[in-house]
Amino acid sequence: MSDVVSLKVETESVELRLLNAAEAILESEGPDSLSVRRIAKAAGVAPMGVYNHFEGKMGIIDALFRRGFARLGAAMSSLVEIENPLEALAEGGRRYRSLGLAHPMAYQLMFLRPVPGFNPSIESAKVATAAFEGLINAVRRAAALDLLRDLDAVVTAQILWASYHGWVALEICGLGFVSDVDAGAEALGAAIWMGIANPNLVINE
Amino acid sequence: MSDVVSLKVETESVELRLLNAAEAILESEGPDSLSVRRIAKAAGVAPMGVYNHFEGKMGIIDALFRRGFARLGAAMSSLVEIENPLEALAEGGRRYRSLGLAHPMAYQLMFLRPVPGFNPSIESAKVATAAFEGLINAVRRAAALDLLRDLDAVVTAQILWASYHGWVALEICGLGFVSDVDAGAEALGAAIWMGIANPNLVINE
DNA sequence: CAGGTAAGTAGAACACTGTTCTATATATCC
DNA sequence: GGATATATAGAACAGTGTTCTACTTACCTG
Repeated sequence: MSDVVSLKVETESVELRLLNAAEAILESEGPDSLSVRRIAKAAGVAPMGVYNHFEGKMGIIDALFRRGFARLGAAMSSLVEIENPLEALAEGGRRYRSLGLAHPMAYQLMFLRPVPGFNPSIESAKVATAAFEGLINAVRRAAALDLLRDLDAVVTAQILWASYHGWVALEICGLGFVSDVDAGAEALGAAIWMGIANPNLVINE
Repeated sequence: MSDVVSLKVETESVELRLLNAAEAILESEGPDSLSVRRIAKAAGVAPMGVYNHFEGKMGIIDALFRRGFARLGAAMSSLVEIENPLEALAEGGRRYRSLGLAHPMAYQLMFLRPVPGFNPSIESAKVATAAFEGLINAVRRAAALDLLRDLDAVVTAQILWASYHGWVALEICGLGFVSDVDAGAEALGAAIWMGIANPNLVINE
């Protein structure tokens, strides 16, 4: 039987080819270029392939959405390897921003609603929420050492996320009026840290 | 000559009808429903009217974009009527959020990318930037009284904006994991204030 | 006033879009 | 082998933004 090559492997390859083609188009040309025919042509199949494997355009967008959040989740979950909780939090912010800047188109797809009619599936929404577990965990570690203001860890994590998200989104869209965005991002990080840190710790500084 | 009704007035009315129709559709059905034919039909004219008066779909989207920022600009510029600079800054954040929540679809059009191919015109980008003059002014007032950390006023204003923008955008898109978003927004405001305030002032509290 | 020009108007045509339909091919099972 | 399910390519369909066409209206000039 070793001479028989199952075409099921090839079937999986079509799905992967479509998804990789879509990702390449997204990264190089932006979400506006993600048409069914464009993706299918780049993958070397007929447009119906998108329907056979992803149930349509929204299905393949959903898969790209999940890829983006999986990437973010990996960056956040590895914060646990950083022993110092303060450093882990600061690194969380830095990683969030650098990921966004490294993948601006994926960032838009994840957060800025660029594809009309697209709503994440329930599965994808779970992946998206899970992506922040690492950050929430880092917040909890810092809180356990009394390093933070007396706020719910989930609220603190969302404040961190919202602030960086806002900054990165403005940055990616070219909005804003500061001249040095890198220095601005540092200042934002410092301000947020001042805002969530245990006031007694700040006083002792 | 008072009996002669110039049809130029009627011409302006077509443009206004189109724009008002577009705004109504945006607010009630969202940006995905802003098709040229949909807008024209709602305004009672042929689709070519969008091209005659706005040079096409992107032109009328541009006009909606400007309306949104004009509304925001008015809310920010009236902060000058609030004598206490601290109260003005806090009110700026509250107004930003309440405007976003009152006009979620306009907010998306202004800050997310819901319309494929749309980029603000140079004129609109100016209106957008000018919308924050009131906020920057309020920051400058507080800084002049030594109430803020030693940061450039423009950077401080963008930190404020980015933080609230991030929070409101997540809120509007239904993203996030806190259960009480109102309390979360208050906590965000408090954290940001701690982050931008003059440390000596915070110590004295 | 008549003629010329510019701009607005409605409706039709065009290329592109997401989706569905049709016919065929392939894989699997009995 | 036949039956069934699924994948495949290509075509058809309705909706999209845009352009084209023909006509109308407003304005200006001689």
